[in-house]
Amino acid sequence: MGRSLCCDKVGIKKGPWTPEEDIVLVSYVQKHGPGNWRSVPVNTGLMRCSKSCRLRWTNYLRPGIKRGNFTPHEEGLIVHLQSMLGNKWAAIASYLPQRTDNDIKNYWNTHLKKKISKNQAEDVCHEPVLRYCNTDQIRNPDVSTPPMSNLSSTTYASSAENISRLLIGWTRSSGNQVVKVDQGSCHSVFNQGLPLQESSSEATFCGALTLPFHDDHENLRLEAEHQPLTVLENWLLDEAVAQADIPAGLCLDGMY
DNA sequence: AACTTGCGCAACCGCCAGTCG
DNA sequence: GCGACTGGCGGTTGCGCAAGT
Repeated sequence: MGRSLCCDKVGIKKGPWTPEEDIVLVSYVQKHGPGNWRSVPVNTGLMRCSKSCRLRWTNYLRPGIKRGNFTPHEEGLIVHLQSMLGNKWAAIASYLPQRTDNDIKNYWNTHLKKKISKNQAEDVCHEPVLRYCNTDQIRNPDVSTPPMSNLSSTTYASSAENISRLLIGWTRSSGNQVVKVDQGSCHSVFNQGLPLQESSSEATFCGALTLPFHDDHENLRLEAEHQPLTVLENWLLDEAVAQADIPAGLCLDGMY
């Protein structure tokens, strides 16, 4: 008889994560850093197993995750790496730091596998999709990051309206203040129990996200092109933008 | 309009390796 | 050395949604 799995324990919640759970997890990781996942459910009260918390963080909430369509370059890179490494998704993901191994695995299984088998059937003499000489070239391709506007913002498990209600309700019912910052073209920020940090150039909200203060929106858009956001970050940013009546597509500094 | 099918993807499952007492 | 435990990984499942009939 094997030992029971952590997720088999009574009272452990399964299924899609709610925005409140995400906020709790993000706040905790921001405060304590990723790792020691066993302590996360204990210290946060989340009714999730440690494994589920880790997975949610690494595959979804971790800062810098790029979502949405894969570029032709990324696609070629995955094909090339898969042919060299096999189904070592974590290893492949290390060459695409903005993508998770889960995303790459899903993309391979749903798109590339079919595409490749089709191509092989049609023409076995095709040129390789990409030819890289070494890992440095793979890690530093001369391909620009696609603009933020191309990224999907609809991948959250719940609707934006529900998230909005839940998060705002959670914020206020927790007794924390909603802070509005008036500075230049500035932003509303939510303070979720962790100290709101403000400086002359930026404000941090939810203890996790940092909005830079800017006078011109063009610069923000330019920065945004190089700062992919998690879906939660995108939503929080949208919320801040909606409240402050400034254009969408701003950038957030990474957590670390 | 109602139903079916296929797709995309978040999340789960089970195994393995590493660590620690 | 051994067992318990944790984190990481790859395979798989199941749900929601869009497209097709």
